[in-house]
Amino acid sequence: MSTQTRRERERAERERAIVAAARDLALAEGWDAVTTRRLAAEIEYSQPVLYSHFKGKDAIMAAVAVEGFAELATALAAARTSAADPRQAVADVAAAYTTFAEQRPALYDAMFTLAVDLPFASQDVPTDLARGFAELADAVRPIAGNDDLEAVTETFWSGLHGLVTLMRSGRLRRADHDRRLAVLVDRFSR
Amino acid sequence: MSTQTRRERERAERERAIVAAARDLALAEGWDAVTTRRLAAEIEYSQPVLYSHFKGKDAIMAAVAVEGFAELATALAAARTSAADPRQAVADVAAAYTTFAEQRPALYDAMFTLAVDLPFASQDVPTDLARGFAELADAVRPIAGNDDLEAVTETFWSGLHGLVTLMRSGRLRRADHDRRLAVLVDRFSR
DNA sequence: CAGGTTTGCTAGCGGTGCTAGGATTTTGTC
DNA sequence: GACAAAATCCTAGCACCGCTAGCAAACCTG
Repeated sequence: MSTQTRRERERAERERAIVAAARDLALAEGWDAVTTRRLAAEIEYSQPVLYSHFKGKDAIMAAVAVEGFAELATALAAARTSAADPRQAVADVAAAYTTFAEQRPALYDAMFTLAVDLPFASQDVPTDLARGFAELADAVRPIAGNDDLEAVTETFWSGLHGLVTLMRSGRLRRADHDRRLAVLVDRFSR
Repeated sequence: MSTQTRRERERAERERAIVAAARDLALAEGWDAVTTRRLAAEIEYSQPVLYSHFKGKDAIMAAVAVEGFAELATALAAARTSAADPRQAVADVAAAYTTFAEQRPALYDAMFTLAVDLPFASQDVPTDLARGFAELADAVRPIAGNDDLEAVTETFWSGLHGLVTLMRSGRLRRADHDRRLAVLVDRFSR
């Protein structure tokens, strides 16, 4: 029993190490630099070990994304609850969202652009993902008016996502970001 | 002189064939299926021939994207000019944009999500890309109000881009697309 | 028809994600 | 404690990727 639990613990620890290595490497050099060989070297095991923990590279990226959802939800919650008034809350949450994407580009990519086969049916992801979405919805609620809250929230989210991705790929000048963000918030708030 | 021009013509034709093959293959099976080997087989030449026309695979994708910009601009122009009133024009242009993205996903990807090293400094791209952006701006102008037109247009564009990409990656339910699109147009129009 | 140039091919490099099979260690039983 | 059974992990390799060096064939020119 004792050795059994120890091995399980070690195995869980190794899995954690894999995700951490993938995350660090992606943040430092981008997802292209995250290869199974480099990952294996990083955790000081051979390549096939990775596949005893995850189905494939995509699953590892998904695991990293899951951590990201938790972080984003926390960041949004902090922005929303510390805002002076509901109107300011929308602006603050929007700013927090784009700041998160800007500061952790690799994490954001894993969450929203790259990993498609996310376990949406699992337990972890919907929890943290829903938390983030709920924060957005809570901020949007006062300005939803007669429109369906979910529709407004999803549309507002799309606006933020579009700003972030187009800016990051060089289609929008970074210098004008604040102005665009103000326009988005204003148009949804008026 | 005659043979010279004939060879140049044949070479140009082959270049056209490469772009067409890439485009067709991408539309049919996605960009992952577009490999240099398959492309070479498609045009019935060997792989290295591709590199005498384009610097690499990215450049081929960029060439496909350029065609896409022209198509998108035309589609947006048609939607805008055939609208009854300025308010309707915004809705129609928005719908035309998302329809384009939905019906030609591979083309849209090449234009706005994948190919990063687009020759923004060249002649073709800015022309058609600017045409599309100008159509968007023309539609947005009547509802820009006191805001900077460019900022509003870019933000509106971001909203459309976000809707499209999040829906395509399965993050937004396709069934609610029309409702979200209506929200976006309404919030920018009021 | 000979010479040189252009053209396009074969073959191969270093890399990717992923896996089969065997060696090695650990476990449980007598 | 010895030994069979089971779990663990590594070596080696597959099929594929984008891309390129170097040579053979076709071509144009004089």
